[in-house]
Amino acid sequence: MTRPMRPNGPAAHRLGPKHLVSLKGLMDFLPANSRQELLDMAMPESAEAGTTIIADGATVDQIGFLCDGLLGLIKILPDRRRHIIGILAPFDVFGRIFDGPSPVEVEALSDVELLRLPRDRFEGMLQRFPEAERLFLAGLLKEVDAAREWVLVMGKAKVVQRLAAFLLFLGRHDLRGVGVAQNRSGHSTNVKIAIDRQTLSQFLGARHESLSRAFHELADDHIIRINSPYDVDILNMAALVAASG
Amino acid sequence: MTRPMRPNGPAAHRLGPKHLVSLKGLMDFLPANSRQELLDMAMPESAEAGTTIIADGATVDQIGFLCDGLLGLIKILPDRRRHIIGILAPFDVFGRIFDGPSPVEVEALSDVELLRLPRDRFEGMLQRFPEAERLFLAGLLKEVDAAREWVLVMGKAKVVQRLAAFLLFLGRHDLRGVGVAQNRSGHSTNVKIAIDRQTLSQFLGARHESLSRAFHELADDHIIRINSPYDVDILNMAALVAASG
DNA sequence: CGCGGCGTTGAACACGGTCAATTCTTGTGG
DNA sequence: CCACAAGAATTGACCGTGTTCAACGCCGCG
Repeated sequence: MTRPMRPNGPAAHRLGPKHLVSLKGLMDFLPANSRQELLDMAMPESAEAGTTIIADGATVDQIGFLCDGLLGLIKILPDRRRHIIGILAPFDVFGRIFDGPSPVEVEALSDVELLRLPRDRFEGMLQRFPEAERLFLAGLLKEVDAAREWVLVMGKAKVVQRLAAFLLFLGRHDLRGVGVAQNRSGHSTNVKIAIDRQTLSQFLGARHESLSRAFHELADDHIIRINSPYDVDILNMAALVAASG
Repeated sequence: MTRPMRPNGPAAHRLGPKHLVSLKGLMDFLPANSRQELLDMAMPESAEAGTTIIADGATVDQIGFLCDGLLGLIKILPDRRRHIIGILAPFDVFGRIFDGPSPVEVEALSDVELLRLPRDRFEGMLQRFPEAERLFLAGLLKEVDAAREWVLVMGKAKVVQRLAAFLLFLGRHDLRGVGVAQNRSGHSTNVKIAIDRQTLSQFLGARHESLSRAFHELADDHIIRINSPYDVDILNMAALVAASG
């Protein structure tokens, strides 16, 4: 939605390694000629943080694969206020399949890389290869579970618990542009947070002041080290798990 | 899981009207002979409140249709504590399709009526009739949305807001055995709550004492009238919406 | 230099969790 | 039918936590 589409060329030239990884699971279930068809219909796209990928209520004729970065699912309330209700990490899939307009807005929380596939051609391909469709369905079920997981997290009493759960989420999904973490020296782990405190606080259901205190509470306990508001080291993974409840 | 299966007979004799309603949408996409096949494989079942329908981590070879009552999705935490993370209303579908063991426990929150279908035969039927499968997928997407909706609700700061949102949920889904509400005289609306405060409180992420206070706070503001802990009138729908945030 | 965002910190207060006591309901046995 | 017991809902008091309001420091930018 931000940058012009690059012209179609041989897939190998248009798609980077991250793009290919996001399609790999699917391709394993396709015969060689269909794999090529899949690669040819894939349209790579980059967007910078803050970009709206799918507007609220828009009807989309594309299926998206998130290859790098973080996407936020934003619910627009009747009174215009916005609230984050979910986060997508590589290599999640987004966009309505077999269905109507999107009930949520999809927005880039960090710089992102994604692939878009024409919905009708993609659906047709799924119907021709039941194995691929099963895989796709499994992804959908994973989404349901992820959403329910957040219900659990949001039900937690204290802000520190929710924050700890969030940091662990970042750790689990090796988030490149957003927050990953290599086990550097020893067992400390670096996490980069691509969204500002204000935005994060509304996602975690707390004021940004409370969130700030929660960050520093973890820091005081030597569970994390705050290098900058957007850059944190996890010093004690076990303690962080404990802190998440 | 509670009562012995009734012997298979002609479907029309085994299935009540509620059962048929829950299958109706599906049958519209099936030819006559397949409709009969669907009806024949459906096993009706009753369970009373508190019954475990699907145990945590169990692998199930059946797909369930909820025909009447309320089911709760319960996450068992490592430390044995239980937390409700979702509620199913008629005519939701439950059970893992195309996938492994259930990550949540399904439990009857009220007396329920349901139908179970053998998973393999049901999946086979879906694959033969893509139209039916699309419908089924749409249901799955609805589940994702519902789960995300609860993220929004749980994110609310105050207990009153969550309670108001819950009462509105009951109002929206015409829940027969659980809580419906006819516009009786004027614009007052009756809601029957099938679960005790204790259970409801863990679903809303609060103690039952806080929940009690929230109920009576709404009553003091003349937004609801409490006839009994399980029977409430909504007096001022607009105010209830406002109270939900 | 001054302004505006953003993060942090402080203080006062409201809300909800906790513990405890009381009432209401329900079901059981006399 | 009443007495009693057990469980649920309610109410009150106390206190920890988070929100709210306010001030301050830290940048980046005009």
